[in-house]
This record gives sequence, structure tokens and C-alpha cells, in this order.
Amino acid sequence: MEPEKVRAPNIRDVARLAGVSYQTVSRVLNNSESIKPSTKERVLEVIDQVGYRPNQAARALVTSRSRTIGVLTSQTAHYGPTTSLHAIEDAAREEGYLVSTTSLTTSEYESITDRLEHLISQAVEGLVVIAPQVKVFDAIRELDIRLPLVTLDSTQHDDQRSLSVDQISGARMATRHLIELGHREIVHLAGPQDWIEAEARMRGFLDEIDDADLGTHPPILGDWTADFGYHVGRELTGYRDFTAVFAANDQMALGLIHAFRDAGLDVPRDVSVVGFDDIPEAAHYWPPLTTVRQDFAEIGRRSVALLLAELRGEADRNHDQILPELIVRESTAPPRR
Amino acid sequence: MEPEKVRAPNIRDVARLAGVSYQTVSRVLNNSESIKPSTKERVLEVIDQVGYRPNQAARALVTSRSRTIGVLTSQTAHYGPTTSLHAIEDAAREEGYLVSTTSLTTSEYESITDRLEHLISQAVEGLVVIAPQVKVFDAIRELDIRLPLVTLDSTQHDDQRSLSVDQISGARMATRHLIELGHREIVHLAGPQDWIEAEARMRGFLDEIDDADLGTHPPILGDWTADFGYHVGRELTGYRDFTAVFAANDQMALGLIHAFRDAGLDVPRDVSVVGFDDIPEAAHYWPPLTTVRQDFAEIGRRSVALLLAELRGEADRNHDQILPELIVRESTAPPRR
DNA sequence: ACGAGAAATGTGACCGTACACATAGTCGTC
DNA sequence: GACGACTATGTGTACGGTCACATTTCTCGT
Repeated sequence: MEPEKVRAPNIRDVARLAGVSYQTVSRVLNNSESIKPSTKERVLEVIDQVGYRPNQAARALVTSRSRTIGVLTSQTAHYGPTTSLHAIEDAAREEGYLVSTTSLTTSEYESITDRLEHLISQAVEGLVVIAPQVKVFDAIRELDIRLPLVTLDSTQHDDQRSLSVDQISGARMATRHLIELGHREIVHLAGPQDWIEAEARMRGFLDEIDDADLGTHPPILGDWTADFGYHVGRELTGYRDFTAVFAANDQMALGLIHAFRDAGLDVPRDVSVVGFDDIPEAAHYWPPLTTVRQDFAEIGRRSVALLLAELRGEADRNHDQILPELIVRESTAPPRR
Repeated sequence: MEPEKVRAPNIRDVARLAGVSYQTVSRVLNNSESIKPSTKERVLEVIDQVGYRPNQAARALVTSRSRTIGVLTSQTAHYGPTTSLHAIEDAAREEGYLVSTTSLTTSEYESITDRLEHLISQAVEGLVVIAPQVKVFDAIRELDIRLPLVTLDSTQHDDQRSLSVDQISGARMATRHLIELGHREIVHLAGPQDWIEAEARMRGFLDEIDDADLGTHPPILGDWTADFGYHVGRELTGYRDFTAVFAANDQMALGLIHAFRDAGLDVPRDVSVVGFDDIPEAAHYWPPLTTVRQDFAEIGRRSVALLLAELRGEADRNHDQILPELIVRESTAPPRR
């Protein structure tokens, strides 16, 4: 005969076995201070013995706290967002939070609101938006979401709740490096237009070009992939009125270099290339890539810290900008005379 | 004066406004068939109007269904696991499920059980384990977890619940390719010993070497990173008793090639290198990398399909192996005479 | 016109926890 | 030794849904 499908033990079962009331058990679970050590011990013993696990759904129902934070991320499997995501999970877990992730397949408005709704219906306590696109903010505004929210938005919104990562100065560093090497005709291969990060990097590039009184072509809008970089590289080799390219990420830089080599151009002798992100492979590309390092893990950790501070009502908003760092390797050199 | 903190509308509020009972509203929410179209419409109208959202915690409490699946993933930000994860999210969402992710920072036993407990306490309905390590299975067995579970375990466990990805034949394809080119001394740079994928790839390599009656050095155990590949490459250039290397992933292959180039060795003229995974950048490495392609997205989708089938009690276990594919590029060539 | 059966809708109980409040036990103090 | 002030523990209720079952309304054949 089949054993009866046994119900998981609940707080009253534990209470009965420990010879106390359920409230006492609840106190033990929540580390209440006014509880006699001996009873506490007895209760814990029973808990361990029967394998009791508090039911989070019940807890969430009564406290309206789910101990979950929602993360909205992009579909891309890139190193940066992924690393930040892992850091977020780590940090969240340390604080006893779980992370529910949902990724944006398309950038359609419908899809974004749909994901947000889904997350909200799970009663997430706060939201972190990684790799944010402009439309996401529109959606959030539109839905009138009252959740604490942290984003990696470098554009100084009126919205207080954003973690500033100084992409602009990173892009400026990269550009300045090229200018200091003597380059005058620099092309920028930017990221997708609706990505806030891409926008910021482009802005940094243009600002620096401006400050140096140089002209430039309108940036090319890419899609972050090496494939795209390759195609752009092939196009570019037709025109020869540039000596350096600043790509908005390392993958596109890799594709560019590939295309240049195919066309018989040497990097950095004929063309200098700078990337952005410093993914772990960048040091092993050929040539090793000059790029701008971002501390993605730190970004993730800070996001969580910020979010939890807001959840607790602490105004402790750590608004130090996270500064990127220029890593000079072998893909850049002075232009040929 | 501050507005009262308004409680979100609940099912009874909706019922009152629609002039029906809460049960009728519940029926509308759950698409019960015996409901008059006109009332259904009226209820939906009210729901929309007051912005009612069913409380998942309450629902989970009574149904003990959380509509969430838990994913246990590795800390690594590698392309493969990440891509699978995104695919899992996509597929899960399509079925109305949310995904809670938690990543393994260390491979300590404690940490694994801790994560599992955390996930379980959130009442996830099923588990997907990506990039599985041997210890994870020990932990699962130890904890006596009764949840439906899908893993990417290629070793045919007694455990019915695993999605077979044929890593072994992938590794064999790579090795055979080298043998067919004429290589006789082939080195294998494997992944971490406790990763099931690494183990399977190593096994495939050894099997193929065996079948060809060749000898080989004991495989070198790596950590998946390009940095490690680079260091191994430097070591290897000391000995010159090999003509080809099969690396267990593309990143390590990249590091190897970097080291070989540093040592004045040409790939593929002096040494052939094969990777594994075919990450999007592999085609743009220099030289473009010969590798084994895995369809990570498909893996993710199938995991979910399998898991949901089990959740629903359907025995429909789609156990077709997902076959990897050898992609021959320019990092392999016949050995020099 | 009536009753049977189906369709549509309503009522009570319960899921497992936390919170507010009530109560029993302990102890020093005047 | 009665009284308050704590400390430790117990009781009632609410959270927001779903399920099982009861009830009402409708449809239709005779």
C-alpha cells in the first residue's frame, strides 16, 4: 500500500512536538530575544529532527515580504551583464534574499511590461535593471512602479535611484589615449542606440573628440557582437581616412581586428583598436587588446547594497561613481606617418 | 496630509465591485469553463480598472505551487551556461513559470546544500542544474530532494531525470579530426576534474585515442579560463613531443594559442589547436578556431520541457541526445613532417 | 406547468505564518 | 507579603487566495 502523501510539517507540528505554542516556535524562527535558551534549544532540536522548513509563501503572505529581488537583464550572454548578475546573486544571498531573473528577449515595449508584471506579481521587493535600455525606463514610468529600483544608468536622471557607473569618463580615457598617441581620425563603433551604456560611451567619445578640436564621422551603431564588428571592419577597409577605431565593447573590437587582418592591415601598425569592458579573454586576443576595464562584480554588489538600503529606508545612497580603468596592451600604437 | 497607505485590491474587492462572489472572480482568473461570458467580461473589466493582481504568495500557499523553477548554476560567466540560462528563462516564462537562480560560488559542499535549501524554501517546483559538478549530485542525494530535477549530465546515471548532451561524441569528433589530419601526439587540456562536462569530454578524448591505438599524456586539468590556457601553453612549449592540443573549451584554446605565438610557434603550422563550445567569438580569434559547437539554447529549452513534463506527470521524456557539431576553421592543419 | 439535470454562482473552511494583545511566572522592593 | 516591572509564553485573528460542496438559476422535455 502506498504511504499517504505526507504533508510537510508546519509550525504547529513543531510546537506540539516541542511542547510549546506555535508562537514560541515562531519566535525561535525569528530570533526573538525574549525566549528562554532551553526552550529555544528544544525547539531547534525538533525542527532539525522533523526537517521543518518554514513555508515562505505563508510568510510572504502575512508579511508581504517575499525576500526576493527581481533582476531584469538583457538576453545577451555577454560577460559584463553576466558577471554583474552573479555578483548580485551573491550579495543578495548574503542578505538572505533570493534573485528572480527575467531576461528581455526583444526590446519590444509589450515584452518589457510583460516581464515587469510577471516580476511584480511575484511580489519582488525591489528591482535591479542590468544593461538597461531606454525603453525599460519608459515602461517602468508608465507602469508607475513603486518598487525600489536600481539601475546602471549613467545618465544623471532626476530619478534618484540609479547607480552611476562612469562610462563617460571611461570612453573619454580610451579616446584620449588614442589622441595622445597622435591619432587624429578616429572612428567610433558604438553599441545599440537604445542602450544607455552605449549612449554614454558614445557621449564620452564625442566629448573628448570635441575637447581636442577634432572632427569625426558619425559613430557606427553596432549590436555588441564580434560578427558585427567584423562586417563593419570589412566596410571600413574600403575607406582609409582613419587610423584608429574605438569600439564600444571588446567583442566588436575583436571582429574589427579580424576584418582588418583579412584585408592585410596590421593592428596596431596600420590601425589602432581600443575596446571596452576588458573581458578575461581580451588579454589573449591577438594582438592583446587595449581596453577599458569595468568592475562588473563591484557594480553588482553595489546595486544590491543600494537596493537593500532603500528597502530598509536608509538613505545611505553610496553614490560614488565606479571608475573604470584604461588597460593599455598591444592593439594601439602611434599612427604611421 | 499623507495619503493612507492603500492596500492593494484583493479578490473580494474585485468581487464586490463586479457584484459577484469572490469565487466567481477566482473562476475568471483560472479560466474555469462554466462561467457566463457576460460576467466574465464584467469581472475582467473591474480587474483591469482597479489594477488587481493576484497575490502569488496566497496562491502558492493554498495550492503549494509556486510557479517557479530553481536554477542552480556555476559562478562562471561563460558563454555556454549563460546562454542556456537565458533559454531556460525564456522557455519557462512561456509556460508561465518564473526562474529563481542561484549560483555556486565555491564548490564547497556546505555552500551547495545551503543554496539548495534556499531554493527549496522558496518552494520551487523543480530544479535545473546547469554546468553540474559531481558534488552537486552528492548534495542532492544527501538532502533527499524529491523535486523533479533536470541536469545536463551526460553520464548515464541510474537517475532517470537527466538530459543527455553528448559531450563524449563531441570530444571524439574533435579528437578524430586531429587524428585524421595525421596527428599522433595529441595533448588534452581538460576542464576541472569535478565537472561532469569536463569528465565526459576527457572520456571522449581518451576513448578515441584508444580506438586509434595511440598513446597520450595524462590530460592536464584546467579551470576553463584563457589565463590558465596561457600558462599551460607556456609550460608545454618546453616539451616538444606533441603536434596538437585539444582544449576542453574555447577560452583555454585561446590562451594556448596566445602562449604558442609568444613562443614563436605558429598555429596551425607548428601546433594544431581545437576548442570546444564554439562561442560566438571563436570564429574571430586568430587563427579562427576549429571547435565543437554545442547548441546551448536548445539545451536550455529542452531542460525546461523535460522538467515541465515531469511536473505534469507526463512520462514524455525526450531523451534524444543533442548532437554537437565539429566546426573546422583554421587552427588545425596536418602536422609538419 | 412541472421537475430533472445542467449551468452558473455562492458559502465555509483551510493553507502556514506573523502580529497584536493577553496571560502566567519571576523577582526585587518597600 | 502585596505590588509593580519584567520576562516568557499562549490565544485570536488576518493575510489572499483555492477547493469542496451547497445553492440558485436556467433550459428543456413531457
